[in-house]
Amino acid sequence: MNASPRRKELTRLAAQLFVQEGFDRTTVRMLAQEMGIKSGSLFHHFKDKQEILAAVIEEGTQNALSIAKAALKQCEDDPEARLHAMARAHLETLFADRNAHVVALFEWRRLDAASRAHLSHLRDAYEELWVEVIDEALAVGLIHGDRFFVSRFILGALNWTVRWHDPAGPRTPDDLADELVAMITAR
Amino acid sequence: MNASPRRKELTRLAAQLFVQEGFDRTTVRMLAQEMGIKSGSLFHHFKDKQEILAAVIEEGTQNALSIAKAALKQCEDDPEARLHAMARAHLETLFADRNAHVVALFEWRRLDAASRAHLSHLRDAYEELWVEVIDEALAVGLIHGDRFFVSRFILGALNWTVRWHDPAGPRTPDDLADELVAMITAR
DNA sequence: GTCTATAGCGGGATAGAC
DNA sequence: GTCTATCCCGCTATAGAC
Repeated sequence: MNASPRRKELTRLAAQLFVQEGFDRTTVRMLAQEMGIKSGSLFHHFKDKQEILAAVIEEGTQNALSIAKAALKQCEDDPEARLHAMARAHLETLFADRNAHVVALFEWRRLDAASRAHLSHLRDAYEELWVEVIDEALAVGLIHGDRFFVSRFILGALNWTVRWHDPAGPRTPDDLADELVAMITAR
Repeated sequence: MNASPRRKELTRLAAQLFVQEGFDRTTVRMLAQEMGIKSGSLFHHFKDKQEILAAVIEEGTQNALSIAKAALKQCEDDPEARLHAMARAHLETLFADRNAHVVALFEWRRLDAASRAHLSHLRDAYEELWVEVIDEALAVGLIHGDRFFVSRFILGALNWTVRWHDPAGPRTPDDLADELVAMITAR
């Protein structure tokens, strides 16, 4: 895919609007205004509105994947630290780095079939990271349960923070990760 | 508010479409077709599309509230049973009873300010039930952590099941509740 | 309570000049 | 790469007959 710096910048701005308004309610005119151009010019960079969504979701998932991998490199041998690192990395891509990952999670269903097919391997790679970390935690008895249920419950708990957590408030992603890990780890 | 049986029936059908397509992508024409009438006739029952959404969300939350209350009555003195009953009731209103509660959770942001103000007390009453049950579980050491974080994480884990769980599959709401409670309870 | 007909608007997308 | 101008469509909502 095309990845000019200009397109990257436009993608970043689109992500912001998609989070604020939702994909369906974001018009190409709103996007254009935010980008400082007219709506017609938008279609020089993107074939249609769908392609903007696909670009945002690709960016958001790619980003989450590389940040999570970097975080895991810092703690290769401690299952609890790795679980915490994944949770913190996930929350950071939702709140700090911001926006594109939220779109990837909450607007996935708005992708057309072709884009979904193209991006699902990326999403699967990210979820695979999670399952590995959870398997390690299960293996040492840090947590227990079925690997798929546990990973889905944890991801659900984390994803839903978007609906209630205020990133401008006093609590950091690190704090939230602490709370979550404390809730599920055996003691 | 008006609550004729006809309106109730139409509300039920609207909920189904809102879950399948999302509120924004559901047109009044789709709603009308599903209801077996023409789109113009719809506005005899509802003032506008917003009012349909508000009706669905009120119905969904009201329903979740009464089912949860009934479930809690069956087990007044056992904190673990009560936690499990709340989780199961929540999942049942999402999957079995069906649809309107999903809309309440996932389309809340699409409500206009007036409807939000009118319905928030209902939503708060439901969440208050959760906080009570969680407080009881915390008090006896069944789970631990901050009451608000714990309740939000649990609700997040449960709400997100809508995105991955297949209600036609072998697992029941009761099974999912088992898995969730097992994950978070101390042993 | 439902119909037909349609007003009125705002959406996505295109064409061609600069 | 951006502009202006505009097409065409589908959406919400209304009016008035039955």
